[in-house]
Amino acid sequence: MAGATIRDVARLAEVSVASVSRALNGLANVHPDTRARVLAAAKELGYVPHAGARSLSLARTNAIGVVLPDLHGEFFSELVRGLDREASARGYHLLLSNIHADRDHAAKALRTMRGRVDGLVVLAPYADPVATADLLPASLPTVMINTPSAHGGVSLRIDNRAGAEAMAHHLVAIGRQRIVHVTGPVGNTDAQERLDGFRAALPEDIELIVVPGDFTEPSGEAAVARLQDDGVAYDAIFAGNDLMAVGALRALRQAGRAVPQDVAVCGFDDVPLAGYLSLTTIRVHMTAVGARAAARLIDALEGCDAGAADEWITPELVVRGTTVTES
Amino acid sequence: MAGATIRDVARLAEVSVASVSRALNGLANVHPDTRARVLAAAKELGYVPHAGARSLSLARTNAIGVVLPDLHGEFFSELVRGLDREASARGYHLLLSNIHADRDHAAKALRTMRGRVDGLVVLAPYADPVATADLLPASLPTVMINTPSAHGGVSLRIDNRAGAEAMAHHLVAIGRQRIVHVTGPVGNTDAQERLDGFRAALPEDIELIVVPGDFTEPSGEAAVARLQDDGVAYDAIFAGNDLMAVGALRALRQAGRAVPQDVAVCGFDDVPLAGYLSLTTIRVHMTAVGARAAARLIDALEGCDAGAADEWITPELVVRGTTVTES
DNA sequence: CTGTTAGCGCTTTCAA
DNA sequence: TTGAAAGCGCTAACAG
Repeated sequence: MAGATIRDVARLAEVSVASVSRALNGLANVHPDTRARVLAAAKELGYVPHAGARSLSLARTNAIGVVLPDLHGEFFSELVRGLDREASARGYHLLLSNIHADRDHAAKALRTMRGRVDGLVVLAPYADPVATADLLPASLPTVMINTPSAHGGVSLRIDNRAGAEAMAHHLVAIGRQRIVHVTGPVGNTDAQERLDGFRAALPEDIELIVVPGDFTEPSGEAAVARLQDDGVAYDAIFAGNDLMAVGALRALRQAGRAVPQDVAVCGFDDVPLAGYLSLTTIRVHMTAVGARAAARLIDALEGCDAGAADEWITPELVVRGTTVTES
Repeated sequence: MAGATIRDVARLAEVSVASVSRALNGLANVHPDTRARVLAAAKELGYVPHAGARSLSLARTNAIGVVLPDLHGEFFSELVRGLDREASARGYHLLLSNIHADRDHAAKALRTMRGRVDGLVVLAPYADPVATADLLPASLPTVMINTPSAHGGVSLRIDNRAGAEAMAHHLVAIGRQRIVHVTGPVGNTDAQERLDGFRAALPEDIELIVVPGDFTEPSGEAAVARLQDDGVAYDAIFAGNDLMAVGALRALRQAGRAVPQDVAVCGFDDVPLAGYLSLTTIRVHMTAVGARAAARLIDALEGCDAGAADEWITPELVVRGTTVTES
C-alpha cells in the first residue's frame, strides 16, 4: 500500500527501470507493447511517481516559493490566487512561507527554500530593498513585488503614482476645486507615492489641502472632524486608502454634508466594502500582480525571459456613487 | 555562487561529508575542532543545505499539502493563515494546490503531491466523501475539512447544527415568535444542516416559516419581497448566510420595516461586511479550523495522534445590532 | 528499442 | 571521533 517505487513496477512488468521511466514520461522510444505492460503494472500497483526523487534527479522542482510578510485579508488571497492561476497553468506548485518581522527568522525561512523550489516570489517585509536582497539565497531566481530591484532581479511595482494621477484627473473632470488629501502613515512608501502622484497631476488653479492620516478608518473620520473644526472649505476628499475614505464618509454623514453633491469622496485599493458603499476608488488588481509575478519568474526559470527589470502594474480608476451621482 | 554542496564544504574543511553532515545537524559525536572547521567552511561558501536531497534521504519533507477547491475570499485566507500559523510553528511548510471541479485534474493534482509533502489537508470539492477519498494517494496521511471521514482518516467538521441552534436560542430569548428561515441552495450540506439544527432547536410554540434562497444577496432580497407580497407576518429572519441577510436588510429598509424593532435579522458566517452592518451572525472561525487541521495532521505524522476521527468545530454566536438594540 | 549504470545531495550504518 | 560506502527514487547518458 505504501508507495510502490519505479523498481516495483519494473519488476512486475519485467522490464528495466529505465523503460518504466521512459514509458511513464511518454518518451517516444518505447515499444507499444512495453509501454502497455508498464502502464498495466503501474496501475496494478497504484504507482505514483515520487516527486522529490524526480526533482533531485532533474534539478528542478516545479515549485515556486512565495514569501509574504503577512497572510491577512483580501489583499493576500487575491495575490495568491493570481500566483496560483499562472503557476498551475504552467505546471508549477506554490510553496508558501510567511515571514514575520524578525530578520533571522526571515533569513532562515528563505534558506530552507533551497532545493524545494526553483525560484521565489517575494513581497518584502522591509523597507530597505538592499537588506532584503541580501537575505536571498544567491542561487534562486527571484521576483520582488513592490520593492525596487536593487538586487538585479525582476521587480513588480504597483504604480501608485499613476493611480493617484488618474484620481486627480477624475476629480478635476467633475469640477472639484478645493481638494483634501488624507495621507497614509509617514514613512510608508505607498502613501508617499500616492501623495506625490496626486499633487503632481493637479493643475495649478486647484487647491490641495493635505491632512495626515494613518490608513485606519478612525483616522479618516478624525481628518474630517478636524477640517470641520478648522472651518476649512473643500469639495472633495481623496483618502490615501479606502478605509480612511469609509471613515470620512461616516463623519460627513454625521456632519450632514451630502456626498457627492457637497463633497466628493474617494479612496484607494478597492476593498470589498468599497463596492458595497459605492465608493469611487483605485483598484489594485492583485490577482494580476500575482499572475504577472509568477509569469515573469517562470519565464526566467525557463530561460525565455524578456521584460525589463522593473515592471509597473497600473491600477484602475473605478468610478462609483461617491463622486458622481448614480443614474 | 550557485549552490555549494556538502561535498564542497567537506573539501574545504578537509573532513569527510559525513562529518559535515554531523556537524551541521548538531550531532554530539563531533570533535569541537572539526565542528568549528566545518562551520567556518560552510559560512565561507555560503552553504545552504539542499532540502530536496535531505527529504529524499530522510523520507520526510516537512511540508504539508493543502488542497482547496477554490482560492476565493476571506474564507480561504483565514483558513490558510491558521494552517500556516500552526505549520510554521512546528517546522512545516505549506504546499498549496487548488483543485477545480474537474475530477481528473483533481486526481492528478493529488498524485503529484507524493514525495513533496508528508501529509495532506483537503477541503473536498465534491459532495461525495467516498469518491474524494478514492482520489487520495493511499500512502499520504490526510485530514479532511468538512467532509465525513469515510476514508478512515481524521476529519474536521464545522458544526452548522450547533451554530443554528445557538441562533434559535438567541431569537427565542429575545422574544421572537414567528421566525423566517431563508435556506441555502438545495443539496448544499451546510445549508441543510443549518436548517435542521435551527428547526430542531425551536420550541413547539414558535412558528417557523421556511423560504428558499441560494446564498446570494439578491435571493435574500427576493425572499423578503415574497413575504411582503404574500402578506406573511413575521418578527425575525434567520438567513442561511450573511449575504442573504444583507439582501434581506436592504429589502426591509425599502419596505420601511424597523430592524431590530419590527424584525430581527441574522445570518451565518460573519463575513467582514457583517461587522460593518452590525449584523448578528454566527462566526465560523476558519483560522481555528486551519490551525486544528494542521495540528491534527502533524500529530499524526509524528505518531502522537490522539483525537477522534471526527472533530467538530463549534461556531460562535455574535450578537449585534440587527437583533438587539445597541446600547 | 532496451538494459546497465552513474549520479542528483544528503544521511546513516558500519568499520576503523 | 571519523571516513567509506550504501542507499533514498528517479533520470539520463551510454552501450548494446
